[in-house]
Amino acid sequence: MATNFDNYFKSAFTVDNVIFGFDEGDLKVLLIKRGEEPHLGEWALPGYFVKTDEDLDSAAQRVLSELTGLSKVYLEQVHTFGSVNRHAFGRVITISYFSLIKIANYTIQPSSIALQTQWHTVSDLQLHAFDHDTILAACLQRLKWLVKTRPVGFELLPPKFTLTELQHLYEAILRCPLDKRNFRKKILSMNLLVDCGETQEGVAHRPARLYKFDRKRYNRLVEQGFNFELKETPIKKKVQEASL
Amino acid sequence: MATNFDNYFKSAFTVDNVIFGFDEGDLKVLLIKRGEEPHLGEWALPGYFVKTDEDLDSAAQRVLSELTGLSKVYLEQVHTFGSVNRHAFGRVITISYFSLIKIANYTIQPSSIALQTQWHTVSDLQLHAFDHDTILAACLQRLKWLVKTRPVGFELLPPKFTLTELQHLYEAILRCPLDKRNFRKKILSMNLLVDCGETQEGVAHRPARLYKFDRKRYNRLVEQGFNFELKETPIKKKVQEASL
DNA sequence: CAGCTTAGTGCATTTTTTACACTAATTCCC
DNA sequence: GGGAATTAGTGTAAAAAATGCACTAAGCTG
Repeated sequence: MATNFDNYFKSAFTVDNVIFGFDEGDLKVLLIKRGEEPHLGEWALPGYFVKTDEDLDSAAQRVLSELTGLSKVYLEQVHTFGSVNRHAFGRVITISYFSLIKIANYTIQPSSIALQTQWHTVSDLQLHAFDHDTILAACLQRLKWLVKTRPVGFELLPPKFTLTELQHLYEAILRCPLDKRNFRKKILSMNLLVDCGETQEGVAHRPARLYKFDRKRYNRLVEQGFNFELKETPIKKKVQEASL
Repeated sequence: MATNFDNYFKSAFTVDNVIFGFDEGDLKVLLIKRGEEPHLGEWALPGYFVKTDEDLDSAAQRVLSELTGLSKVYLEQVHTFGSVNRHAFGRVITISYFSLIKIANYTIQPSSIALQTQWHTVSDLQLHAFDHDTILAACLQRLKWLVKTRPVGFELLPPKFTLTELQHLYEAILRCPLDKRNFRKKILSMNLLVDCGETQEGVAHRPARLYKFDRKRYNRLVEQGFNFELKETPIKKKVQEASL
């Protein structure tokens, strides 16, 4: 093995953020139009180089804030990608982070490096910059798992939401239809939702009740060993009787 | 933001491998005694610098092989650690990998950089080199999750094993006692084990049946949507009636 | 052959999951 | 103002899974 370590200190790393939002029944991801080579002008994940004197988590925060104007967002590391030739400028590995935010709560402000910042519907989205397609796929998978394991769905919805909205959110992420009655029964039986005593307004049909997520109660339950768990139980299609 | 990228290309990255084994009822991890600064002479995870022209996954394989003699081991990325001051030589982030192997199948051969290579019992183990303690903890958590989600327990046992051995393995990883009858019922109902038609030899009591894991069957089931799932259901202690 | 040690087994009860279809409340349009 | 359109909201029975629990079986040892 090498005895001179200098050769190893010629690499760089970046962070790439996959920020998910939910709007109009669709799962969205926040992208920037790159204002810098490589991949100038292409849509890409908001990411940039990590400075040599900053921690990875802080870098992810800073980069996100500088590129999109989003700050104080909870970011979670997902995976590190490091194919030799993934970056044109040299050896650059990237650490991916992901987050869930309420689109309506934030105003997006592109920086100089981001020519534009925009929410894109996830389904059928194709990213051509770097290996961002792979990164997005990894984060989607993480999201799918997280949503079944932790009550994070609420992060994507406004503070007050209807049960149908919540169900649509789960269906969009898990990509399978759920049974209305069973979904409600299960969610409500967890006692994590509080009825606001209000109803929807401005809809052309029977207005639905509004609920909010009771985070305090959730934290208390977790202390007692509670485990949020939601199975992926798509509605079964009736099997046609084979007539032989 | 910077316009000169050179400043970013002054970092290095390493891989650190957390190799788990199981022996004498204990979960073990493979450590090396370091033969190089920093942390010369201390027990640490087998890890080293990634070359600038090799992929992360290959690097993990190579480093593991060079340090311990283990080759062709399935490695899975876990998490990347990058605190600014975690390495004395400069900015070095590390990508951690983990693996499960059958101790008996491999001979461990320390290389020049590893003064010694040895299996250490995980419980109560403390690592002082770098942030290896944190890395080990992260991998232990991943293991705990994996063992409930995928039939990976078998990777740690010899090809033929008894149900009691399997149960002890789960108990060691999950750190909770399991009910014998229910454990057997559940595992056997998955139809992933094949009765070898043989029994233990050389034990001073009724010999147990030997089973082996049927990987082909598992793969076939997975294709059909089968999901290995094992809950953490410790035996409940009877609640003493409160006499007021 | 008696005693030790671990293997191996069944059932009844409770809990959870599943499948499924109608009535209720509001707006919109005529 | 009444009927049509639209989505909200609700219960039950049957099936499946999880739980709790204690005795007999088989081989070894001295």
